[in-house]
Amino acid sequence: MSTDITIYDIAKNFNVSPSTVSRALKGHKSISKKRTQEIQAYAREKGFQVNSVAAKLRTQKTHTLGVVVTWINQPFFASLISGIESVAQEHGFHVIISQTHDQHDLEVQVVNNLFNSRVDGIIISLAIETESFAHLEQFKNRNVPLVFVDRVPSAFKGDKVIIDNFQSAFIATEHLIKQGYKRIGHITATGKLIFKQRLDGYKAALNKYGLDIDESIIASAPSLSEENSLAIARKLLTQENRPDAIFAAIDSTAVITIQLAKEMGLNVPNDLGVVGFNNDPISSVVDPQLTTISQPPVLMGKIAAEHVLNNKEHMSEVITLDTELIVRGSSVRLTEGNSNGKDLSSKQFSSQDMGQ
Amino acid sequence: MSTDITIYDIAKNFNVSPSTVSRALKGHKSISKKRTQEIQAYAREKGFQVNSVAAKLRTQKTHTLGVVVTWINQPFFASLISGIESVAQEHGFHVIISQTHDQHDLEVQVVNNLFNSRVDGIIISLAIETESFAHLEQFKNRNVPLVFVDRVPSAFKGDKVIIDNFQSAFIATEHLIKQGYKRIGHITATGKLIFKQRLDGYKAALNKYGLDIDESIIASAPSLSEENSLAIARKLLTQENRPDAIFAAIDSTAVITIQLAKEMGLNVPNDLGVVGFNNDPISSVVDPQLTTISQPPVLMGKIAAEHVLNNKEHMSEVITLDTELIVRGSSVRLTEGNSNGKDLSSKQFSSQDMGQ
DNA sequence: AGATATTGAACAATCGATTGCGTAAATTGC
DNA sequence: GCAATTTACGCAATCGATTGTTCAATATCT
Repeated sequence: MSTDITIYDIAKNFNVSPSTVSRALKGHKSISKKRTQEIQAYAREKGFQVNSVAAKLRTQKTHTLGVVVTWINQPFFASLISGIESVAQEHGFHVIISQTHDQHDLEVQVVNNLFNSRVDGIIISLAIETESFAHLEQFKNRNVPLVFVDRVPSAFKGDKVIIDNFQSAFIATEHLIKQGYKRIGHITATGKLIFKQRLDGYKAALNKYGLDIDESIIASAPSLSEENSLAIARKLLTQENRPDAIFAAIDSTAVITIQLAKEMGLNVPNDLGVVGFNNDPISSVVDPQLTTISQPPVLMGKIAAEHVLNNKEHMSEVITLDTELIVRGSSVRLTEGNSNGKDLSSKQFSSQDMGQ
Repeated sequence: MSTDITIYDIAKNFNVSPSTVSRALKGHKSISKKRTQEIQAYAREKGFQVNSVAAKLRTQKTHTLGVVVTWINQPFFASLISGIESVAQEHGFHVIISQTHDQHDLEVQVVNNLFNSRVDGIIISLAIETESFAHLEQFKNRNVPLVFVDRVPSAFKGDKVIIDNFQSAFIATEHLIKQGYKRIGHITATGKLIFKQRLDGYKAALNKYGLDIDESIIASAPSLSEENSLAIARKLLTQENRPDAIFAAIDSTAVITIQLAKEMGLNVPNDLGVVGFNNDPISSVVDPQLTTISQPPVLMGKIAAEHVLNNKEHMSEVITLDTELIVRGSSVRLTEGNSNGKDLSSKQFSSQDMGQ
C-alpha cells in the first residue's frame, strides 16, 4: 500500500520547488540540463507518474473523448468505437464509452455525466430522433467539439459524419430492379431518420423505374430485433401476392429473411431476392451470401475522432462517406445450367486483422 | 461561450461559504432545510453541474473503470464491454476502453495511462501471455481492484473471470467423437493460454477414447485472421489422409473451414464435421449452422464489473462460468432419407435485444 | 569596470470541490 | 434563568500539478 510519489516529494529530495520539478519533468528549457537529468532519473527510479486528475483540473483539459452509442455490441458500433479509440490513443486521448440502450432518458443522463466529466469532445450516435437537444446544447456553450455519427439529428446543427442513406438505399433497390425483380418489399424500423431515408431511397428507385409503391409489402417495427424481424418477414412472405424480393434496412433482418425463406422451401435468389444494409460479418457467412451496402464503420470512427480532435473552427460540417453495393449471391438470379451461386461469392477480407 | 458556474458563484449569490453550498447540494443534514432548498433551486435554475474533475482530485475517487481488450470489434469483447458498461452505469461509474491490438508494448502503455488517470478499478484481457507484470503490479500496490477476464495470466495472482477452456474443448471434441468422426483435426492459435488449454482439452478427449493424436492434423498460427485461418484450413483439407472433422478454436475459423469445404465440394457434416468455439452471431448464420461452445460474454462482463465494484477483500478469486455445447447441423451426420439438416437448426435468440 | 542580457529557479496563485474542526446563535432542559 | 445541547454555518487546509511573474546570480558585451 505504497502511497504515490508526487512532485512535492521529488522537490523535497532535491531541495527545489515543485515548479522546478514540474518543468524539469517535461523538459522545459528554463531548467538547467543537469537538474533536468537528475530529476528525471530520480523520478524514473522512484516510479513517479503524474497524477493526471490534478493536471486535468489545473489545465482544464481532460484529454478524454466521450462516445455515446445505443449498443456497444452491435458490429457497426463496435467497429466505429474501435476506429475512434485507435485515433484517440495516437493523440494521447482516452475514450469513455456509454450506451443508451436506445432510450432517450438514458441518453440524457449519460451525456450529462460526460459533460460533468469535462470531456474534451464528444461523438454521439443518437438514441431516438427527438426535438429536445438541451443535453447537447451545453457542449456548444462550453465550446466542446461535438460530432454526430450515423444517426444524426435533422434539427440540430453540428458536425456530422454520415453516409448517404437515401442514395445507398436507392442503389440497393435499383440493383434488385435491374435483376428483374418486380415486387420488391422493404423491412425497416420506425422512428429514426436513417431508416426514413432508406425508405425514401427505396421508394424513389421504385418510382424511377415505374414500379408501384405497395404499402402492403412495406413493413416496419420500432426495433429490428430478431423476434420482430422474423415476425415481419414471415408476414410478408406468407401473405398472398408475396414480394419476390426484399430490401431489408439492416443485414441481420436480411439474414433472418433468407433463413426463413429457405425454411419455407423458397430458393434465394431465384424465388426471392434479398439485399441488406451494413455489410456486417454475417452477410458474407449466410448462404447464399448477402448482397448488401457496405459502409465503413472503422473509417467513420477514425474520421469522427480526427474531427473532434482537430476542431479548429467549429463550423457545422457534414462529411458524407462513400458506400458501396457489394453484390453477392442473394440477389442475382441463377442462369440455366448453373446450379449453384458459388461463382458469385465475393470473398472480402476486412482491412483490419480481426484474428483473436 | 458561457463560463461554467461553480459553487463559489452560488456561494456569492447567497452570501454563504462554498462549503455550505457544497453541503447543501448533496443534502447534508447540517444545513437548514430552507438554505438547502433555495440553494438547490438556484443551482438548478442556473444549470450548475459539479466539476467532477475537481471532486475527483479532492476525494481521490474517479468513479471510473478501465477496460483493456485486444480488439473492441470482436463480438466477444464487444459483448463483454457492453456488460461491463451496463453494470458500471448503474453504479454511477464511467468506463474507459483501451485496445492493445494484441501488442504487449501497447498494453503496457495503455495500462500505464489508465493508472495515471487514477481509475478505481481495471478489467483486463491480456494481449500476450507474458512474464512481465510490472504494469499490473502497480495497481496492487495502490490497492486498485484488478480483474482478469477471458485471457488471464497463469503466473499472476488476482481475481479472474473465466470459462473452463480445457473442459469445454474436451466436450466439443467428445461430441465429435460420439458422432463417429475418427480423424479429428484442430486449428488453433499459438502463444495464448486459452488456446493452449483448448488444445489440451482436445487432446485429452482423443486420449480418453483411444484415438491417436496426429500432429499432422493439428495446425496453428500466431493469430487466426481470416487469411491465416483459410490457409490452415486449406492445408488440412487438401492433404492426403485429410481429417474427417475439425474442431476450430474460434468460430470465425470454423466458419471459414465450412465455407472452404463447401467450395471443395465436401458435404458438411457428412464428409466433414465442424465445431467452433464462442457462439458468435455468425455461428447460427452459416449453413449448416455451426455446432459451438457458447460462453456468456455479457454475463462475464457484468460479473467482472460487479467484482471490481464490490471489491471488499482482495483475495484472489477465480470465477469459472459455465459454457454450453450448442449442437447444430455442422457436426451431426445426416441419417438416410433425411436430405436436409434443417431439423437440427437450433434457433436461439440472445437474451439481449440487439435490434438497431 | 560598468551596463546589459541571459540563465535558472523560487513564489504564489490557481483549478473547484470537499471536509475536519471550530464557534456563534438558537434551542432545550431543569 | 442559566447551563447544556443542538443547529447552522464559516474557516482554512487539502488534493497535485501548472504557470505567469519576479528575482538573484552569472554571462556577455562595449
